[in-house]
Amino acid sequence: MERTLIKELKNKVGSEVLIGAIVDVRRDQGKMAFFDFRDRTGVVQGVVFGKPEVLEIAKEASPESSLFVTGKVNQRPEKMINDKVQNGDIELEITEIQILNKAEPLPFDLDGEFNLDTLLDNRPITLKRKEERAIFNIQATITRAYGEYMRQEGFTEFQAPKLVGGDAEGGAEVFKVGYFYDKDAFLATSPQLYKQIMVGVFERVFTFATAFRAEKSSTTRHLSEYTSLDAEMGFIKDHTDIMRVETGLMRYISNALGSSNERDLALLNVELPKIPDGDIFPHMKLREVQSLIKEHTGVDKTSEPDLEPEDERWLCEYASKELGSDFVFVTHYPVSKRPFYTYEDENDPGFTKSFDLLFRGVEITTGGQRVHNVEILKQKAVAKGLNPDNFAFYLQAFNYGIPPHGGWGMGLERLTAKFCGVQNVKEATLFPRDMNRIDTLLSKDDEDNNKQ
RNA sequence: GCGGGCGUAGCUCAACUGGUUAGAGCGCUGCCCUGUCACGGCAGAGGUUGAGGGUUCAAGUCCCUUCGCUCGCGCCA
Repeated sequence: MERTLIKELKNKVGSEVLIGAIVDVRRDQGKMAFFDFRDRTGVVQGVVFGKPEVLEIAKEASPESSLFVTGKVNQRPEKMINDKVQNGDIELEITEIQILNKAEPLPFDLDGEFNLDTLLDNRPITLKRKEERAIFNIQATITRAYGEYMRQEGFTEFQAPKLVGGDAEGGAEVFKVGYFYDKDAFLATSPQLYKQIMVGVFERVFTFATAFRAEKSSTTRHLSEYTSLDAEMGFIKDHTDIMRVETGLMRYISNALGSSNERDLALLNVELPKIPDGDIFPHMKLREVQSLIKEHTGVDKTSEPDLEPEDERWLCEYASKELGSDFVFVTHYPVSKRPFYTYEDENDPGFTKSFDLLFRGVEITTGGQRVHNVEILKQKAVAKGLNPDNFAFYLQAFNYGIPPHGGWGMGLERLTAKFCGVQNVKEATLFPRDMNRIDTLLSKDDEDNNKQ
């Protein structure tokens, strides 16, 4: 018999079907047994009664086991209809169960509360949870919508290398790996230089980059390996052209979540972000933000070169309450705080045509206009203590007519975490890597040494 | 890397100022149950309180060392 998907069962009342399913719950009643089955399309109740030989197999069908189940789809008797669950008006009267792979007893209750540590160290099991499935369904929509919107806006997808010959940007902590003939290579901290090169090729490009950072950061928003949704575009007037595209993008992603993930958002008990009308989110210069903070809190940070996390949280609350937006751009960070390729604002010397996008208290994006004049670019590199000779490969693009351009990098896990209302980016990462967590560190030997 | 908090059963947590045999819920094992839907009922097993040292008549509780986790900061997406 052909397999029927659970979502189709409501159209099959009265007929015999075969489903492939996972046991969500089994409720043993002695001479009868109930199951909640799930597949990728939904859930349905199964019931065994009056069939001792089936009941015997049913008792072996532990939660999370995978099965082929044959049975007849019945309308439930009036009194047994459960309107709180999907397919609560039908049930499968089971005639045969084939256990494909029996699950051991779970080490914990999937519906219960978890410490982050337990949640992450048991990913193959805990990812099955409804909450985790909701988070990663949402993440899948974000990446899908990102690709759709960028293509629609004329961006071409490309792949940047992850193994690089040097840390071109300087500053960031890099992972060093052994390469051929005793040479060193590094894991890319960003696709930055490659996406700029690609502007010279395709004018508008985007990529889902994996970025590696060896920073010894232990926070709720850092990972050693993360996904950067990168974009870069040519022929811009200034950084506001980029902010405009990014605003449209976030609006598109939010709408996509609204139409595709209603159930997931409800399960996580979160709302879609507040987005005001207008082609660019509320935005202000760093110095304006600092004045605002001084004005409202009395704390004077007006000569600081950057916002502290506390300030970012304050600004987001302000933007949400006063400006009706869960997103807010901060522009014009000082030259000292930005990489060498960042474009200095000719009307505001010392400050750059760069921006961060803050979302619900966290920085999700850094972007800006880049220097396109090769001589200025070299000077800026030198000013940052970098040797332009090391960038000869990259500089070829600039010697050959790259247009004025800019772009952004967006942390997918941070974005997912904020859409889902989870506290730690690691919860929005399937298999997070941090200073102390990588799969091989979770081997039995290591546990024996450390956890007893 | 620095600072705070935490580490008790498989999981989530209790155990007042140090004081009998360290408890609960869920899970697990056994038995009962033909309308459950986180099914229910009865019985039971399960702990070197992360590890090592110290103070004390007495340590889960206080002190030191160490390992792990977590939150905050620096830095960042």
